[in-house]
Amino acid sequence: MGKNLAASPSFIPTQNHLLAALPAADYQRLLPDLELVPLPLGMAVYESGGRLDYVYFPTDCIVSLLYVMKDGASAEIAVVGHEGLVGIALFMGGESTPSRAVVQSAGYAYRLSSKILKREFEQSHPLQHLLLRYTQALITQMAQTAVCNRHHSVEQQLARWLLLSLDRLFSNELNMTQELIANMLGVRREGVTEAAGKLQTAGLIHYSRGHIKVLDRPKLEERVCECYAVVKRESDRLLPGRIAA
Amino acid sequence: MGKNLAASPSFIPTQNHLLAALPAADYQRLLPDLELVPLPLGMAVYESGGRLDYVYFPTDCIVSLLYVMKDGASAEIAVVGHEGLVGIALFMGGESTPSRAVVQSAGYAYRLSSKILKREFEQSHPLQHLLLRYTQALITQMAQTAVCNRHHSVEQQLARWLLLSLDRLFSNELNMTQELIANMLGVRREGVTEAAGKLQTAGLIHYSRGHIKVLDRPKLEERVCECYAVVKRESDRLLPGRIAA
DNA sequence: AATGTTCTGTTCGCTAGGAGACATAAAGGC
DNA sequence: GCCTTTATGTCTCCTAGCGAACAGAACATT
Repeated sequence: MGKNLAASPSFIPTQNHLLAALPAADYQRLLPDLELVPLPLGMAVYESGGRLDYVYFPTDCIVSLLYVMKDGASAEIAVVGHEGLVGIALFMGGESTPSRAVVQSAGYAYRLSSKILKREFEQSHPLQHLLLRYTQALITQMAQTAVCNRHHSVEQQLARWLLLSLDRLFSNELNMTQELIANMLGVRREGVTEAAGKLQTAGLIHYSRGHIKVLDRPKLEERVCECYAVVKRESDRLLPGRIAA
Repeated sequence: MGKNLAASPSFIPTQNHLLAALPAADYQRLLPDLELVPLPLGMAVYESGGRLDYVYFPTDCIVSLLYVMKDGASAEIAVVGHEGLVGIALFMGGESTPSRAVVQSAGYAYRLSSKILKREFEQSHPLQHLLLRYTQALITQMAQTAVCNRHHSVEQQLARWLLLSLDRLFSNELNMTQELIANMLGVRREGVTEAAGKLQTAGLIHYSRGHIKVLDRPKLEERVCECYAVVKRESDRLLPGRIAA
């Protein structure tokens, strides 16, 4: 058993949808090697170009994949929660990627050593199919991010980001300063302030010092660009669990 | 043998780097099912959400993966040439994707039925590894496109696009109107005119009615944003052949 | 309560690029 | 050659978002 399980009896691996979707035999074989670890806010799960010793299956946390440029400017490429895993480069064969993975909302994840993951990926067809389908959903999210970056306003992108993030948590609130959201979206903090102000004035959200509460999700979904729906639809189609976007 | 081979004796499957990198046994097994087909300019290799009956291994053509939004605005997500294949959704398990694939530079490709590809993907580890590594390179390109869309000027993006395209052809020239480039980059045609004008004034390229010639590639590489180098480095690292970017 | 720190809100000037309207200019059909 | 089509170059106006500076407000620390 993973060593932290006793300390956190309320966590079980099946909170991660990929693990939950495994056939019983595969799941049981993986179980002894899954280790529950806390992912604190801001932690770099992996660095650009760095070695991946583990993959992480988030339960209640969110991890952002983002790319930081030479001049310090950054942009989020995709976001991963309980519907997926962090570290696809391991089974894709590249071992590393040029992007970083940063914890955006603290919580717990089950980690698995890269060695065991690779072994299981080769041996278990259900696991392999699951991970590849997840990767395709991630690809869709990245592609849509590229399109959204090109064509949509900060306000629309903020709405998309909020909805994608909330789909990965179990509430309608999240803790995140405007500064950090700006880093994720690759825009200025002031731009986020302005966009959030509009949404707040419209009564869709409530913002207060790093704490956002979505008050009217249906209206927020009306205002978001089509990118959110595209990503969600593909995720629902490709992934087990039908919860994640 | 593929039916068009006789008509085009100068084409051989190994012009595609993925096919060329296969072990002899795997290559021979695939060979009878590879069919050389022309891909004319503008052809939609597949449509958004459509069924994929074949995958395509380009030899001397370029295929753009692009996403078209409801309002008609579009953006290129990635570009595929002789280093890769079109249709990764087949072996990733999703069967379809929300993006389109459009021929950007006419030429020939070897196509393989989806049924045979899936069979071989399951049975041949070398093929599987090759395709997954290629997919990771494609992911890098998509991620970098997202970042580039966010932070860089039209001129820089045009330079990136030119270099990525030329890396996939066998010359320093390509046929493409500014209008089409604008569609790919998701910007206005006037913006491309202006950016191309600057590059032309600087003596880096020559532009004339749909025909672009790169006159000074080293200087163009100096002027491009870092995104080009990131994509190229990852492609060189991940892919066989060391030619493609 | 005093103080420093961290967030958020707001301002002003500036620029890249979008929208649209045209003006050339080269190629092609006949 | 003439005329149409297609490609490119160039204007004008306008807006979103950047850069920078700063003010206030909430929170933390002592």
